[in-house]
Amino acid sequence: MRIVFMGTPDFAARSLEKLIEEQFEVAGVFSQPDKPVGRHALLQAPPVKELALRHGIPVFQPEKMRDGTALQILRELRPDILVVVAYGRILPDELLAVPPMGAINVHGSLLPKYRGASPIQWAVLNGDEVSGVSTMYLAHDMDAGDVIYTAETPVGEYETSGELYERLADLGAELLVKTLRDLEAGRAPRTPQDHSRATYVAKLDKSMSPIDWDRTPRQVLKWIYGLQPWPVATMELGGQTLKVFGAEYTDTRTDKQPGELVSAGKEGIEIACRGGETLRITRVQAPGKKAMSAADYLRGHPLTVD
RNA sequence: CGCGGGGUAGAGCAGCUGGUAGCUCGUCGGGCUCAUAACCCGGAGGUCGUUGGUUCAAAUCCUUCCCCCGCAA
Repeated sequence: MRIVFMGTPDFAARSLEKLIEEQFEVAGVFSQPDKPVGRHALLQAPPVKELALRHGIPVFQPEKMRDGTALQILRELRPDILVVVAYGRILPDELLAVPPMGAINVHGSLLPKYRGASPIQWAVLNGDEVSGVSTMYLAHDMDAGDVIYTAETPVGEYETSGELYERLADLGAELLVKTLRDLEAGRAPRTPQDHSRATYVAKLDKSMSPIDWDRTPRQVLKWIYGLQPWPVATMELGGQTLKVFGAEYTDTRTDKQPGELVSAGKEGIEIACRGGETLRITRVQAPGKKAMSAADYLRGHPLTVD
């Protein structure tokens, strides 16, 4: 079974790595063009490209998907099946039509929930207790194709999006292997999604960072962990904007308004939330500084509680 | 050369209109206390990231390089 793999970030690289480990025949890899990354805007190859090159797999990085170049390359690779994982591009139907066995995809949610760009992060942000991955056929509409398999995993109460992302990358890679095996053996199921239950999520952005304290402690905590590693939740304290990396629950009650400082000490910084409950901030990062415990921060930035 | 912030005791910070360094926490010793993460007294601990320079004198001014962080991508 000749496979052409399309993917870009680390999440996709896990799947590709698994395919290579499991001796699948990967005839070629598509990845997004190298982009300037880092403080000096150095060009950096996407993880999938690096991995493919290390294994001597031909890599293609077409700038456009619709000018015919990609189509020609794909045809010449004569894939039996196309595997797309976090490629970051919408594929034209004519590309999807090339491989006889079709095109499949690994998605970081339990479809039809969380179609779109950042399913993993939203599972955390929304406080879901269960997340997972799905394999499906690519269809014209985004993430709307028939589902092949799903795999669930519980979301840790204090798990960050980044941590869940890592776990789902592995889970997705395993599910992909199972999917391909069963597809090859002709025993893979194919279940249409219940489109009426579909939800869509957009990319995260920095406008989401400022914490809204007028919510329950759990909602705030999930917001803090869901926004890691990016764009990271922020709060105003002592005249500067702090990134917030850690929080924990308290059994404190207060009559202060949401967002007001309740206490500050070696345990952390307690802030009032909705309904008189509070949340304790345990890890922060000041501008130009590294992330540090709230206790460390307070040593250099004494706070007085009203 | 994409823009900017920062590197000072174990930790977090101040000092940076030049004159050999200070605060909080921690740590060590002693005291107080039924007790304590509380309080009191005392001590140890820093070649102020690196290189060269200006100066009678530099953590403080200029220069080289290294490292950390944020933004932008």
